[in-house]
Amino acid sequence: MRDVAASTVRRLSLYLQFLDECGRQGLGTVSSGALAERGGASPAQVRKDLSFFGSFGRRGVGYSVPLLAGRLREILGLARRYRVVLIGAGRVGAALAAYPGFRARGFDVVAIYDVDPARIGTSVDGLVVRSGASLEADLLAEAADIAVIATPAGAAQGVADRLVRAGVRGLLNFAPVTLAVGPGVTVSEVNMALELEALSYALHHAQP
Amino acid sequence: MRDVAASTVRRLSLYLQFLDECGRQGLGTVSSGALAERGGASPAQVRKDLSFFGSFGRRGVGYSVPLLAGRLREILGLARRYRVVLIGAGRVGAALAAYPGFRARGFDVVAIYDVDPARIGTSVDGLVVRSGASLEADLLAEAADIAVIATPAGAAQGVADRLVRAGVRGLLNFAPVTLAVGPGVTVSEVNMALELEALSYALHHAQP
DNA sequence: GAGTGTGAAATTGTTCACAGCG
DNA sequence: CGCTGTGAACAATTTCACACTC
Repeated sequence: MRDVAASTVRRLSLYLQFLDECGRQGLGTVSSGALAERGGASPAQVRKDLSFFGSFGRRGVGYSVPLLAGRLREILGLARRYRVVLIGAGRVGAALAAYPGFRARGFDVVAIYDVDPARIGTSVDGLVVRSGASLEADLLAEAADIAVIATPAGAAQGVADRLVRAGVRGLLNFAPVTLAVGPGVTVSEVNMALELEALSYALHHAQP
Repeated sequence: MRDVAASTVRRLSLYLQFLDECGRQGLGTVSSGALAERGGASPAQVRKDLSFFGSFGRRGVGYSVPLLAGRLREILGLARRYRVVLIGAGRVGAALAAYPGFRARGFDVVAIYDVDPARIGTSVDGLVVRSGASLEADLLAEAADIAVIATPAGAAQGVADRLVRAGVRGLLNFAPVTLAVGPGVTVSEVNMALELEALSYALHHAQP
């Protein structure tokens, strides 16, 4: 399968969020126009995004909500569960450990790590904080699919390197640095400073 | 000034993050190549991004770290402080209230709101949680530049509408829905589900 | 008729290559 | 001589328009 633009994958996720909502409301079908409104796209773009993976709609009618939702889950790789390790048990790490959205979406947080002796051994949302030193050994015993990095900026790249070397292929980075990883590894960056500065830029350049 | 791509603004923020680091390390100048590595771009793109706003570099030498950092701050609208209100004092809201990065970057959280009577009146990181009902009156008395939305998905759009009507022009949305707002209002979306699903997609489609 | 599927056109964003300056 | 600044080539993405199907 040819590779798809990151922006397309983003929109597929948005379509799925909307479809789940439609499903809860009992709607049987949706049109590309309805999906477009929610996915921040044009109807044509919705159709193009979907047609890339096949023909799921019925002309004159639209898309079956449960059918398309199922197909999108499959495309997005959500038909399975993922093992997630959390690196950093500070403010951000603790908040993430308590976040119910992970489990709800198929991502199981199986361990949480820190290097601060004051935190190691304490319990965070039902998980005992482990020492960062045992990371490699633990991953060797039981592999993880994804690591969430919630360390200070200075430690993030080093941790990322260790994780990749230990076989983790997906990183979700909350540290305010851009991680460099080799091929075959995917990084999603959640950089709040960036989002704030995008707002700042927009407000600053808006006509008053 | 012509309008700049969102991706360009993103990169400008990354350049600034890197420049601040260089400044702390006492470096006097950086080349477009060094900036590129950090901003996830090519040297040519760095130069193009910057040249859009003027000529800040010296040929044969590079860019002065403090000079370029100052200019980027100005371009990004970071030469002032912003008043921020936080909507939702649940898990995410509380974590955000405690996040020191806001203040450090010029964003002052001046109020936090919730609709749950059990939370109203309690203190979150030095701020007393106010009733959502008083939002409009409060904003009339003292305007805010930016609102951070950390409500459940179902409440987010309604809150956004009220905020925009009350004059807020920048929204940072943590609720897992895409907000629709009129022109003149900017929204930054932090949608963790999207990031997770981007990882899921990448892992699912990686060649094993 | 309503709404999908899709090549072709338009637009947008990125890379190249080199002139020009310190 | 190294590195910036920039128009021109290139690539990717989005929009358009319309045939086609239910």
